[in-house]
Amino acid sequence: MSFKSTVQRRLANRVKDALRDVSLQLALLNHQVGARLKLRDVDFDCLNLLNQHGPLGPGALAKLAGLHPATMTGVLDRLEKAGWATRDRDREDRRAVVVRAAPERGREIFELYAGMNGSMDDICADYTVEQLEIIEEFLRRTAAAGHDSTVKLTD
Amino acid sequence: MSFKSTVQRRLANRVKDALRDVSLQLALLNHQVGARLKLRDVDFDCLNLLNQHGPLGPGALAKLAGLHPATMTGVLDRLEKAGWATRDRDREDRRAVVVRAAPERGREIFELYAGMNGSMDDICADYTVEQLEIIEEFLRRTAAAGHDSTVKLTD
DNA sequence: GTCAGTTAATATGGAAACCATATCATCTCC
DNA sequence: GGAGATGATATGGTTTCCATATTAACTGAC
Repeated sequence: MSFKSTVQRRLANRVKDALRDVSLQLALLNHQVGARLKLRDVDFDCLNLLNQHGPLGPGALAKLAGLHPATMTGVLDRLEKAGWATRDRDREDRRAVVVRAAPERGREIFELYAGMNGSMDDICADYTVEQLEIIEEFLRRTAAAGHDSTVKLTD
Repeated sequence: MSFKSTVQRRLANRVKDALRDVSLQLALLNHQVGARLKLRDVDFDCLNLLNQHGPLGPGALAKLAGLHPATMTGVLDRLEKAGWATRDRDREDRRAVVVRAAPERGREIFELYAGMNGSMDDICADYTVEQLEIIEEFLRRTAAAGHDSTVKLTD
C-alpha cells in the first residue's frame, strides 16, 4: 500500500471510520425493518440474500450466510410459513430444492426503506456525475474487499 | 429531490445498489469475525456498539440495539463471562451499571479485520485527497441518513 | 420529610431458535 | 451394480429470547 502523503493516510483512516459507521447504522436500520416485518435478524438476512442473489438451494444459502444447514432448514421453515419465500423441487436433482423470495412481498420491504431511499436520492443529487462515478466505484471495490475478506476467514 | 439529469438519476440508483452490496458484504464479514470469536451475532453487534459509543448503561445499549432489556441482560452476561465486557457500578445512580468493552481484547478483533483494513488502505491509495474528501463526506451523510431512518422507524 | 410513582437492572419460566448428529433419498463415479 | 458422497430434513438437547415480575433506588409533589 503506497500512500502519497500523510494527509492521504489520515483521510484513508477517516474514510474507514466513516465506513464502519455506515455499516453499523445500516445494520441497525435493517434490524428495525426486520422487526417491523416480524422477522428475526437471521431470517431477514437470508431473505435479503435471496433478493440479492436470486434463487438458491438451502445448502448454498447456508454457506453464503455462514449458517449450519439445520439452522437454514429452520430459517426457511419460518420464511415459508410467513409467506416470504417458497421452496420448489429442483428440476435436475431430486434431492435438492430451490428457494425463491416471494416477489409480491418485495413492496412491503421497499416501503419500509422509503425514508432511507429518499434520503439517499437527496444526498446523491448534491454530487456531480463525475463524483457519483467515483463514489460508485469506491463502493463496488469496498464490497468486493469485504467479500474477499469473508472468503479468507472461512478458508 | 432535484436531479439535474437522467444520467445523474441512473447513477444515483447504481450508487444505492452498490451501497446495498457493501452493507450485505460487511454484514457477512462481521458474522464470520464474530463466529471466529465464538460470539453470537447479537453479542458481537452489542460489543461493536460499545466500541463505537463508549461506556453505556444496559438500558441505553438495549435501546440503541433495538433489543428488549431482558435480552440485553443475557447478552451482557455472555459478554462478561467471556471477558469481552465489564459491568461497573454507576457512581451517581446506585440502580444503574455502566458497561465497558474490555480494551485489552480489542486487538483480537483488530487482527481479524486486518485483511479488510489492508484492502481498504490499498483502495484509498488509488484516490486523490479531493476524492477521498468527497467519499468521506458521502459516507458520513449516508450514516446520518441511516441513523435518521432508524429513528423514524422506532417512533 | 414522606410517600407515590417511576426507573434500572435482573430473575423467572415458557416458548422459540440453534445445531450436532442421524436419517433418507438421490446422485456420481469407478 | 454398488460404494461413497451429497442435499435436505428430523430429532432432541442446549441455548437464547422476552413478557412479566421483582427489587432497589431515584424523583418530585405535597
